[in-house]
This record gives sequence, C-alpha cells and structure tokens, in this order.
Amino acid sequence: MTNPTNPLDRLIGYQIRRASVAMMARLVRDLSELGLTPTEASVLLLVEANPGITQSEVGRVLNVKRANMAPLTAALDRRSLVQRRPVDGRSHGLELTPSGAALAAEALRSMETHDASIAASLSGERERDLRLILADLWESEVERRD
Amino acid sequence: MTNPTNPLDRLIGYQIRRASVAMMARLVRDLSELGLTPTEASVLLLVEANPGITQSEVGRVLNVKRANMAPLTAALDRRSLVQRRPVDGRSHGLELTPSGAALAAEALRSMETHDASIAASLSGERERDLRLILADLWESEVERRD
DNA sequence: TATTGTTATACTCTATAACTATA
DNA sequence: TATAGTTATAGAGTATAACAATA
Repeated sequence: MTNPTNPLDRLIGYQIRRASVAMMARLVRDLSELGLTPTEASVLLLVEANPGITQSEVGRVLNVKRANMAPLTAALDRRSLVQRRPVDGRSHGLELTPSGAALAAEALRSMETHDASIAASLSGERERDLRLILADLWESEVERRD
Repeated sequence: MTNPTNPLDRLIGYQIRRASVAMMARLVRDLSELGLTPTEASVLLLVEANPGITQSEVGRVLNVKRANMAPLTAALDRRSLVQRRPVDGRSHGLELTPSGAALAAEALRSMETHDASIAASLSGERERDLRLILADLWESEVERRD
C-alpha cells in the first residue's frame, strides 16, 4: 500500500492533537539540553512568578496530582533548584534558589524561542486568531482533580 | 495563594497542548462508551478506508510502533472486529468484520459529533482559520524533521 | 539485507488508596 | 472535616532489543 487514505485528517481534533504531539516532541528535545522536562520547567517558571506557592497549588495549576508533585519537587530540591520551607505546619512554600532562578531564565528563553518559531509560520493576524480560538476552546474544559 | 500567576498562559505552544489534552480527555470518555480507545477507533477507521492494509502500515500512519501494534490488533481480532489474513508469507492484511464495520461507523459518528462540538464554539470563519493554521503548523513541523 | 510480526521488557506518566499531621 | 504532603502501587502508553520467517 503506497499511499493509505487517512480519514482522520479532516477531523479538527485530530489536527490539534497532531500539532500538539509534534510540538511537544520538539520541546522535550530542547529542554533536555537544560536537564529539564517540560513539567519541571513549568514548575520552575510558576515558582518564579509566585514565590512561596505551595506544591499543591502548583499541581492544581499544572494539572499534576498532589501525589505526583511530591517526587517532582523532591527531585528539584535535591538538585538545589528549589527550596521547600514550611509556611505553616502542613504546607511547604516553594522558592527558587539562585541556580534555580538561572535555570528558569534559560528555560524561559528556550520556550520563548520555541514559541516564536511556531508563531513564525503564521501571519500576525493568524497568530492572533489562533490565540483567541485556543482561549475559547480552553474555556470549555472540565477539570477534574483529586 | 488565591490566584497564582501562570507565566505559561501567554505561550501559544502551551495553549495548544492544553486544548489538546482537554479534547483528548473528552474523546476518551466518549469513545469508552463504545468500548474503544482513541487509538483503537483510529485503527478501525483506517482499516475501513484501506481494506487489506498491513498493521505495520497502520502503525506508520498513526505513529504506533510495530511492537505495540501486535497486541493492539490481536485484541481487535479477539473481539472479532478485524480479521487478519496473510497477504504474503510475512504480512497480514487487515479487514473489518461486519461488527467491526458497524462499530467503526459508530466511532466515526462519535468523533464527528465531537468535532462538531469543537467547531460549534467557533464561528464558521474561525473554524476555517483554525484548519488552515493547523495545516500550516503541521507542515512546518514535518519539514523540521531530521 | 531489509521487512513483518512477535515477545519480552523497561521506562515514563498518570491515577487511586491510604496514611500522618495539621488547619 | 478538609487539606498538605507523602508513600506505595497499578495501569496506560511508549520505547528498544532480539528473534524467526520471509521478501
């Protein structure tokens, strides 16, 4: 079979998924040069923007379960990228260490370069349209948390 | 922290990923009513459109490794949804059974309904824009390979 | 030599349950 | 009672390696 017909091609959901998978593969490659996964980079950026945020809160924003945040932040702590300090008896506030802040800056640069190369394939008007469209689609999401 | 700032929100790659994850969650729910995963449904539709296609070929189109296609098609065979018949000594051509064809039709209906509800949150013009944009993005991602 | 189908296997992600301690 | 953090664990999904049969 030289050229199979793919009946999924015309489905917009399939197209979004395909675009997402392709981009994530590239992002994983780019961030691995910094020793980070996309999730780890996201945590660093979120902590940078919200010093003292708890890991449960980070999990809620990034859609990562509390149970999975524990080993994730433990690893970032072990690498001296974030610091965990008790804010009350049960919560740990997260803050970036100096090397964490430096790495967060590199990660942001990488992600923005990545984003710019996506936008580069679109006209300015198309890019604006895409942002509006994606924002609309996102609003229809139903989030489920534990 | 009542309202954490998410610095990722403005990244278009993050928005695409988020939209993709939200839609997939919905699609998994919808198709599970038919006893199918999105991948299984995709295989049925691909076999329907390309009777006699080999499972390696299906894997190439859907980005599923040969090694993972084996248990996948074995399960569809066990459920009497597809038939595997040797086309030469090493290849198996896949074809839908009558019940496989019936289920493929239901899956297609479900996926088209799903797609319509995505399109419904957009104006006709926006939908057309999104399709063009995603096609462009896909092409530029494919070009970037190797 | 390259390809098909297959098994075995490992690794990552994600999900739930259960527990402790704190609010 | 509800929440934060943690551990243990189970299930997908996906990756590679190796092999036999065949092209």
